[in-house]
Amino acid sequence: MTNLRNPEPLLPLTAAMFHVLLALADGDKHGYAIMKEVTRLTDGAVSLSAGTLYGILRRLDSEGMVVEKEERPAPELDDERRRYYHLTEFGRRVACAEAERLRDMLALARSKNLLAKAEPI
Amino acid sequence: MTNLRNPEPLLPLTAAMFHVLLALADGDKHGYAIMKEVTRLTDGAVSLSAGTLYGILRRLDSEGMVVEKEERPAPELDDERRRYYHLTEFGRRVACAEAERLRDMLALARSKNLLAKAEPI
DNA sequence: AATATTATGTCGTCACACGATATAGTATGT
DNA sequence: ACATACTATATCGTGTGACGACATAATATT
Repeated sequence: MTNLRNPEPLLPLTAAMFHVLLALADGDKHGYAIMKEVTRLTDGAVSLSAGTLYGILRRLDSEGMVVEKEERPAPELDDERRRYYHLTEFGRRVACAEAERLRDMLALARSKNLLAKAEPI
Repeated sequence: MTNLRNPEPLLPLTAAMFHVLLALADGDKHGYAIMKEVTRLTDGAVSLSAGTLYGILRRLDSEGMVVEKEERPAPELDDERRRYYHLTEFGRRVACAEAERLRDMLALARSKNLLAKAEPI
């Protein structure tokens, strides 16, 4: 029973929000680690400011797309200041829907000759 | 001498703005025709409201991405209420840069297994 | 001991999307 | 001829979100 809620009303996601969801897609992370991951993934092209990041995390949490985890790593690996976030199943479906939207937008852009054809992967 | 200005500071574009640029990419159109084109291209998934559209057109114009055309079609085809807009060379480069950004975001989403692999085109 | 980095947070401002509302010309149907 | 729908542009208010600035403090490095 995980498919009750419809992601559509939440779309389109802002670029910043989508980057945060992407950063959480392959594992839980704390805020600062999300910042670094976004910078790394985009080769420095996108750097979320603290104001942007924590505002987004609060909203993602209130929308049920992420949850804060209570479990802490082993004490010797932990930093008690950290707050860890987890992408929910719903959050993942929202991210998927947004990715599909991006795919469709890109197809439109290609149909208008704004971009070279996609090379097969 | 057309490559002086850098599109990067204008990115990311909002979804609504990008849709307007896409609608103008293959020919000049007036506001209402842009609305219809966006609705058509997205199969009704995106419908710009008047407030959104005309606000965007004003900003695109002030940023030099579109210009209002003075030339009118033949009188028998014209509607004097219409205001026609043309995508500038700079506007096209901004749209291209945004399309490249979308392409890169999509690649990231795929690398995180949020989407099935791209099928060759 | 001093400095840089890690880590989270708030606040104010500006930009934007969007619905509501307004105005009016054009086309269609009866 | 009249009514109705559609075409066409425009503005305003509200709410949301991005972002830089600022703040605080613990941890790591030199």
